[in-house]
Amino acid sequence: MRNSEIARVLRIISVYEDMMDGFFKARAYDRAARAIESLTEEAEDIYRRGGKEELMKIPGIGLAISEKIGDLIETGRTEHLEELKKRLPVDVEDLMGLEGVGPKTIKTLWQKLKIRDIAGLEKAARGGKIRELPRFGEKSEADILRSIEFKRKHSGRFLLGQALPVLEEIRGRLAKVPGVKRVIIAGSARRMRETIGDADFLVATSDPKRAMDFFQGMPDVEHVFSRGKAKVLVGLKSGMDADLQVVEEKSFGAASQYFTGNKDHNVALRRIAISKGMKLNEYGLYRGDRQIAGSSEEEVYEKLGLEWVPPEMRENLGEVETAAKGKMPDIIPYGSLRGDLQTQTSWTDGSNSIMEMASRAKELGMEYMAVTDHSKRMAFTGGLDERKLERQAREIDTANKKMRGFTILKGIEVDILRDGKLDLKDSALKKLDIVGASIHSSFNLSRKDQTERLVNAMENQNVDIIFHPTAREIQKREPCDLDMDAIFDKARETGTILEVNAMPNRLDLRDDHIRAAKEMGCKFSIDSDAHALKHFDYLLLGVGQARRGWLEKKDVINTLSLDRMLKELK
DNA sequence: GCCGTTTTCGGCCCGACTGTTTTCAGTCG
Repeated sequence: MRNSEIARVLRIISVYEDMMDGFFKARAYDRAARAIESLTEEAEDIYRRGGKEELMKIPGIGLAISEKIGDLIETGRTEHLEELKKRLPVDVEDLMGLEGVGPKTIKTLWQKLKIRDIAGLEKAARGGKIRELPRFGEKSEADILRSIEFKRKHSGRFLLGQALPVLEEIRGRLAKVPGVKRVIIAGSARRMRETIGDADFLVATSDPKRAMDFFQGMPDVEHVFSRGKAKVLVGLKSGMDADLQVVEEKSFGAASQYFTGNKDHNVALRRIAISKGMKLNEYGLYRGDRQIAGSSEEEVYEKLGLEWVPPEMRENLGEVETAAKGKMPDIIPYGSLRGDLQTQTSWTDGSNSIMEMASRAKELGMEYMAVTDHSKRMAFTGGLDERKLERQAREIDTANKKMRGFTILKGIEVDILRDGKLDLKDSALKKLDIVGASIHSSFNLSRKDQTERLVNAMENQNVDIIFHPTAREIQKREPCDLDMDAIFDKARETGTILEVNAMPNRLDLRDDHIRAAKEMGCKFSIDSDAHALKHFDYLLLGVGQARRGWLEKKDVINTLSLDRMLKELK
């Protein structure tokens, strides 16, 4: 069983414990889930190597939880959860996916109205039953319906950051199947869209049957929807649909173009082909019956008179015209970040020490990293006040002496309070190398108030970066209602950097915002917001979004050397 | 349920916000 699956089960138990007022147990399970998720090794491997004793060496995993993890690995289930499910037979995950619905609400819904899932909840809400519950009213009933509506709008899609590692693994396996010459992940995953609907694999092989047999026989496959000569469509156990398309090598480029999309981009390309007396399909670019391009994407674009368009830009949002003019921007390459300007450590809600985080960042080839733990308003994380911040500064000084060829910067993620004031004194912020400010509360202010709030923060001379500027959470919470033009304008005017936060569920700024901000002359940082060593991997997603926003290397300050990067700050 | 150089028992999870309230429970980060 994979770590993500184990963590999922632990989280469900955590919610159940919360419902039963097992408050501290809930916390323990939640912590254990996080611990498992941030492992760089599979828990199953650890267990196979040294049993539950070995699991118990992981901080946050004790006797009871290690046993349950053992059960999960051995049998795929744990008695504890089965018992809880008997007592409260509700779809916890389904309901918890709604903004504003938590453990206690779920419990009440079951006890008073026998509601098990979102479908039942929606029915009750539409029937005016929710407002009759204790501590609920018309407003909360309407809120619930709005949450359901929101979730529905995004249903059936998966976060890129969750899906990509799974898809990469499948890709790797496909590449080893005898006969397979080339294989890519196509579709929206290749375009690095923040969420993806299904997975598209494309293979060039001399033995199509073998590749298809392998694909549908993978342990990840729940059932096979259809299979033809060149295509298999399956449902994965994760709930995602996946298809495998098999083509000849001479068509691989045309097919990867065709299956990467998006649809509008492809239509635009086919129109150009027609206008030049050619025909473009998934097998190649043709003049009459003769294939004049097809084995590589590059030649397809070239023969159409276009510069090659990176997959992330293929949304028909002006890139085709730009490519036709030969004016494609040189968008930021993966792997070009030299530092990370937002990280959290065990001083607050991160899992690792300053030294551990810095060592990992260095290992990944970076030259600097800012430690930006939460400020005091984020009390549950142990957010830093002015005094604790000073203590942390001393630890950073010590750590820096131990690091070679790497610099740890003193920073903070300071809360922007409701009125636009900051959560820490200017005198404390002034001493830091880098100050990121962000919104973690009052997401629903009016556009005017919310915009003023952020503008106020940017006007502070100490605020260098606005972290996750819109505070959205993908599939859960809309971006704050902000006058983005005013924000971008103020960012440029004050020299405030805007962050592209790389967390899979944030990706904030969003691609279209990034592009708009760039056009207004803003500068950016791409940060992992890492809370654990593994989270540095998310930088890939951040760069992906930056590429979708047409950013070039020069737009992103943490592609610069430390000295030059610091000069970009206020 | 986890943890331990103040503790093997008794701490851990705090403050803001919202909607329901007339003093507070639930959610969020």
